Amino acid sequence: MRVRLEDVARATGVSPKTVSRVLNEEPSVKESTRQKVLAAMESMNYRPSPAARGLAGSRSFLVAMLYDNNDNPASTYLAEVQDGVLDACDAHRYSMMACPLRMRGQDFIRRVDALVFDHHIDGVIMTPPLTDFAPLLQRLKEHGVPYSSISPVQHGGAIGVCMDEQQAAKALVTHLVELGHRHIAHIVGIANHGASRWRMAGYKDALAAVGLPFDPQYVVQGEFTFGSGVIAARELFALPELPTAIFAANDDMAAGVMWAANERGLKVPRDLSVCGFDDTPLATQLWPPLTTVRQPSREMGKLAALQLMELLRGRGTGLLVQVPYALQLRESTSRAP
Amino acid sequence: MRVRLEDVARATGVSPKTVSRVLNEEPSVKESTRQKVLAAMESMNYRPSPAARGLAGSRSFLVAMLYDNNDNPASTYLAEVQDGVLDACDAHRYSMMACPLRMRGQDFIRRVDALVFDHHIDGVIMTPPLTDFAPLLQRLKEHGVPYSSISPVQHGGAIGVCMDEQQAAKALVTHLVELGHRHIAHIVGIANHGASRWRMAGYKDALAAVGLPFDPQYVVQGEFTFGSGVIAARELFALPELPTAIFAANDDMAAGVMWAANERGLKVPRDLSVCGFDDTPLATQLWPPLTTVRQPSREMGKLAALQLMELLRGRGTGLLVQVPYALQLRESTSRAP
DNA sequence: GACAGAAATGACAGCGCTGTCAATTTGCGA
DNA sequence: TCGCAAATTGACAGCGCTGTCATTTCTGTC
Repeated sequence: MRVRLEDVARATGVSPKTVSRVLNEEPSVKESTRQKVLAAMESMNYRPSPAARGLAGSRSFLVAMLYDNNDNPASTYLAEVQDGVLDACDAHRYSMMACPLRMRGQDFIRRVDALVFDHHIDGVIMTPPLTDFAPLLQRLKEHGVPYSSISPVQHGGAIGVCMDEQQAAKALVTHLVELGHRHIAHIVGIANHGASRWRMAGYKDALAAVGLPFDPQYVVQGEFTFGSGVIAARELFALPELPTAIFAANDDMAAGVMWAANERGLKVPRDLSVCGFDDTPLATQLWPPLTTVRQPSREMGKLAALQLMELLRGRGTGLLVQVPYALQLRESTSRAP
Repeated sequence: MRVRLEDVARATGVSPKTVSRVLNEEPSVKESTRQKVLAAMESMNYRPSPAARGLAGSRSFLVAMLYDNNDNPASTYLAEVQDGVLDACDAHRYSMMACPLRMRGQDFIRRVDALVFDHHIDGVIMTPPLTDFAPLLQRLKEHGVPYSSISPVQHGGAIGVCMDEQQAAKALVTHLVELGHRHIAHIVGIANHGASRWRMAGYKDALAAVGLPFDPQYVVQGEFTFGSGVIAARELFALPELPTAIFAANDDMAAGVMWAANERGLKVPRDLSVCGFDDTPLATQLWPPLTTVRQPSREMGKLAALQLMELLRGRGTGLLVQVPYALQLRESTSRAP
């Protein structure tokens, strides 16, 4: 019924172990032998059994994507990252297990142990804020499970993928400055996300670069959600001197700002310029379309997974790749009134 | 290092096979024995190896979630469904593999075969439009792999979960009628989705119920995407007699309608009432908030997975559960002008 | 109390692969 | 041509569990 490694061996006239060697790309197989075996595998349509490989060997060809969907309101982001990871898995004959984690409580320990022990996971791909969740990283290290991070805060030694968000945020805010805005507010994201820190830093950089003062009352805390954007905007609208532009740390909050502006009777961009970050589908679905920064989530997922797989295959030690950002200037920003 | 089944057996003083029986909830194990074994498993923190179980036995405790992310623009929907499926997996100690499929080409055959042969998948959970993709269903049947469907078109014999979308759409449009609207347009979704059919049918039902004529020019084809909503709305706005209300087959398209209304200078809901379907996060992020129908995606994912697992465990034959819908009346609809 | 039949348990092989280590072949210099 | 190390290959056990079938232990019955 099923074509087994042994069948391929018999057909080729070599021992099963040699076929195994070819399968696992081990060195010290004569090139001519390798070719014969590969041909047989191909023609017999041989597919190794992951279960058997996992049981007998040390590798499972399974990677896990860990994410915290409680602290990650933008499900679009996670979905895109996941698709990217799956792209990479596909290319390298790995399988992926999606594993939502709750950072609060000890749940994550149990989950991670389950992944490692039960499934013999070969490696892990993580999204923020898990990328810098010390207890998790420690556990993974204890288990000796390699991991690849997407936008980790700590760049030192991490492998995965990142973007220069600080520079991007600076560029975005600089754009506002160039439009003549002098009272630019910022809505910060969830504290434990590196994204919040970088985007805020970029905001400050941009102000400093042109000698504009940093005014704490123009900086409001948000939570990356639409609702928190609304609340933050209302807060800003209650100030004696309204900002003429608001830079929200992500698109969802920017959407909230635009909502609150509507509520308040402010016309975007005539009375208020608004910009976000991420360039989620939402950005082009708002009226007016949102000025933001494009972050190639799917690509980043794919790259992070590829880095991990290079490492698992023993090729190289894994890198922290940087992907380029791109400003998306749309109609939600205009000259200061 | 690792606690094995044999260890539990030794500790309990029974044979490995008996422990295996307890693990698999097989009948004909004396209750007292079962208790002893369970206690030992618990205290020793025994975790069976999925790889070994998969290799030796016929089950893998793996289910696959199949989806078509090309034809499913609303990634939020998929993400929620997936979370629901994972909830169920968690509860029943199953693992899930996410498996995006492209319906075009023969890709899906290869993927499905890979799942079945390589991973010994126990069952499959599908989202539209895969739920009614004949070649896929046939292949699954050939392999003898049970599947559970979310919102399948063909109810006969299917197991999974559905919602009375036709009734929901009818209720929604009836609401518009009650607000005094007489020129109600409908933007249809992608043809091969049951959702498109049902929502359209409900629209017709509502009109018929109050004796309003069905006017084909008020029915425009869309693709479930924001962009297609914009285009469809522009088409409607070009008619000699503008509709006073538009029912888009999903929220994304409704957002497109509102975008086009803005573009055209129409004020929602004063000049135009708009409603959608699904109650995605987007619905409350638009201005004004969108009247729509809530579809409990996560819950549906969970229920579909649970049905599958009941079936896999040999309890019952699986049902097609119906979940209730709920109208979400918000500010995007108001009395006809 | 003996016996058939059901209930409960166990022995054992083997799922399809890989790790270990031993055996064989090859290459190359003396 | 011979000897030795390196390159290549193979034998074999076993990963942790379950299927099959045999065996033992209960039941209830007459």
